[in-house]
Amino acid sequence: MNQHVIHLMRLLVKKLEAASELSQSEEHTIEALPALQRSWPAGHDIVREGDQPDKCVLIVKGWACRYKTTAQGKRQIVSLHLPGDIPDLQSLFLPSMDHTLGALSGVEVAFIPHERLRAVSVSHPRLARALWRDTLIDASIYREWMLGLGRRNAVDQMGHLFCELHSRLDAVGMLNADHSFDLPITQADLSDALGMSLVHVSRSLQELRRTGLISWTNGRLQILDRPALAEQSDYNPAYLHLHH
Amino acid sequence: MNQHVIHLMRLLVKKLEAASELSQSEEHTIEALPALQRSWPAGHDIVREGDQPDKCVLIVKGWACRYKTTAQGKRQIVSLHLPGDIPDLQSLFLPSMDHTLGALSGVEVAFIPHERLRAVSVSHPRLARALWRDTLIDASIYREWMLGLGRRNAVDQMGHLFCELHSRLDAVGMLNADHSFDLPITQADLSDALGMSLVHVSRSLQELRRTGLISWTNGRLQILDRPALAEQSDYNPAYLHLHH
DNA sequence: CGTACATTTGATAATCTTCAATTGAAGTGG
DNA sequence: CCACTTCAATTGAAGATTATCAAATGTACG
Repeated sequence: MNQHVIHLMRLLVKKLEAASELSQSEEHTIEALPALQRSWPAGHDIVREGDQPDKCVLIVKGWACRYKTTAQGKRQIVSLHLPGDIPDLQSLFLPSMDHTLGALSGVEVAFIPHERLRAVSVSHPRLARALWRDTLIDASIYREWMLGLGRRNAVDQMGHLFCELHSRLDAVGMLNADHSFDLPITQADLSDALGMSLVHVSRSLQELRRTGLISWTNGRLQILDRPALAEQSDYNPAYLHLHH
Repeated sequence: MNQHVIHLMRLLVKKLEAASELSQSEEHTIEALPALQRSWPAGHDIVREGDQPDKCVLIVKGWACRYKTTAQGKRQIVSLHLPGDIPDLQSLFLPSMDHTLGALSGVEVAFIPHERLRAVSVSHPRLARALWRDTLIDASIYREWMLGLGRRNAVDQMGHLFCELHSRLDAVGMLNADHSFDLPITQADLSDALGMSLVHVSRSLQELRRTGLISWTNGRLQILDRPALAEQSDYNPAYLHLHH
């Protein structure tokens, strides 16, 4: 619980405040949470399906994802997570993991013991509400992804995802000055998130580049014409439930 | 809060107890919730995207769904709901609806005021936890649906859904003696839930019938060979987080 | 400078959608 | 009881989208 750890918890405060209002004292309560740091290389699993964790993961640096696989080994990424996210908050009340949490890039995480989060959520109902809200927003994002998976064509679905990432990174102050952002994932990862083949991702990306909507080089994605991309891919950020 | 209303709330108690343990006194607290009854014809919307409801909907009779639509009017059903479900519990903490709640069959619902549920969740932390858990299980089902939408073929995805409905109805005691169940929806509804075309639903259904796995006539679905269907469609009910 | 990994390209095949028409089932009014 | 309408389900045919297979090119790094 040194200076550095407090700094880590600022990330969480910022994330929660993107969607909920917190008082000074509530902020301090979050900042006082203990955190055990650890890092993982890209491609490794942090928590596996079937595990029964006794702590939650706060992403501190890098990108993580949750995914499930079919018996035939096909993989579907169901969410993408960036610093400030607690991807497995649900493990507080659903003891057994129904999916896997994996590192997309190299990631640094901070573990927060379940018992501490449970204690906070009993003693601070408004913080409980903020955490609950966070899991509800997660679910809202799932709904939007389902709409994309089921009813959008490849290019629009991809454009929609890029718009979502832009909004979410903006909300926690992680955009570069030119509104670009680091996207340290492979096209194979993207194909698993969008439910399409790797080859089709490559071609859909080329389409977005050809029409001048985005550029993506050296792990940095830039949306070149945000209004046009949002319009084409039917993007409306209301489902992120950010308050301003 | 007459006898009849108490009976309605038993549905909710039963639903919550499928996933969480409740004490006698907690059951009574649920049963004491007020409920305003109302019914809706098939195909009508109960709560619309953008609405800011001040009450939650408890399904009492019939089938409901949540859905979203793209700008081009394509519809994706993101969840199916049966008696005992509170499909819009998230509206307690996410004021603005990001999707629509609609009636698939004729439905009867009971409205429960937000203020009462909020009061209960502050005064009874274990009930708050049960409700939170319910929204978390919702999200778990979303994840499984995403896997189906993104990575399963049409027939397997459909078989998987039928297995899920079987499990969920079983958990609240709504299966018939022969393990069949009422499925009062159209193939068009099913196509919107599975993210495929109506024609393809018709053909996939015929495939499931041809191979002797299911029958579906007069709004009653029977799984004829449950082990085989579960095996083929890679079904594992762990994601429903039911406790036994 | 070689190796591993990521991306791109081409060609072909499977899956799924769309369009259009037909059949079936259920209800309505004369 | 019978046309008539409406809605749901099925069928056929054609076409679009997306997947799969295989190979080539590009890039990063020890």
